[in-house]
Amino acid sequence: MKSTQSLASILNGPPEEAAPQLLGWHLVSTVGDRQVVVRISEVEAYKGDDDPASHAYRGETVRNASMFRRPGTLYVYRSYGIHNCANSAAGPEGVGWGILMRAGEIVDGAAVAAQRRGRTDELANGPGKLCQALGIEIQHNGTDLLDPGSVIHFEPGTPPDFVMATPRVGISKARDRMWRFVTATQLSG
DNA sequence: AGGATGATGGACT
DNA sequence: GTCCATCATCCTA
Repeated sequence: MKSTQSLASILNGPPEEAAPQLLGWHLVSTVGDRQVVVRISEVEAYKGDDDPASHAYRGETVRNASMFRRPGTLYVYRSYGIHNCANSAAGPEGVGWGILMRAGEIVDGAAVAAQRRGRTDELANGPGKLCQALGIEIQHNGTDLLDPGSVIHFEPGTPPDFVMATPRVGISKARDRMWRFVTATQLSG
């Protein structure tokens, strides 16, 4: 797979085009000096003011500000008061575009992930579970995912065999957009 | 296997 | 007060 620099140019594009190209990349966490690596297997695109389902639909707020920062900026938000969900900002700085990372396959650090999750299965097959496995908290909001020195960052991984597009999950608006992208292994898993 | 539900807090009308 | 970019558990089969 290509370099982090090439990912930077991918993420500079519109999220519905960048999101499928994020599949297969590794998301590396060294939170708490314990490494967990996940291969991204499910993502969703959210396109700011074009997209009623997006947190950025009504413009920039304190909460969603990270979506308006440079592409590759981590946007973490609390979901249903319980879970955290992680996005990468996409598009040029100033547009509220982003890519929600919904699921991944554990590549390294399964024991740490299992400890954080409190179980040995279903470690990262959902947005809340992914964040819990990687130790991603609200305090990590704004992290530069393209900086190899960040506690949470992207690294080249293994490209997916193929990619399937489906409607997005857990939203009530703009359900017609085929902006959820999953890999082959995610379908069978 | 699959549907219903409670937990729980912030953002928004 | 209502709506969530969710998840684990508790049902019915």
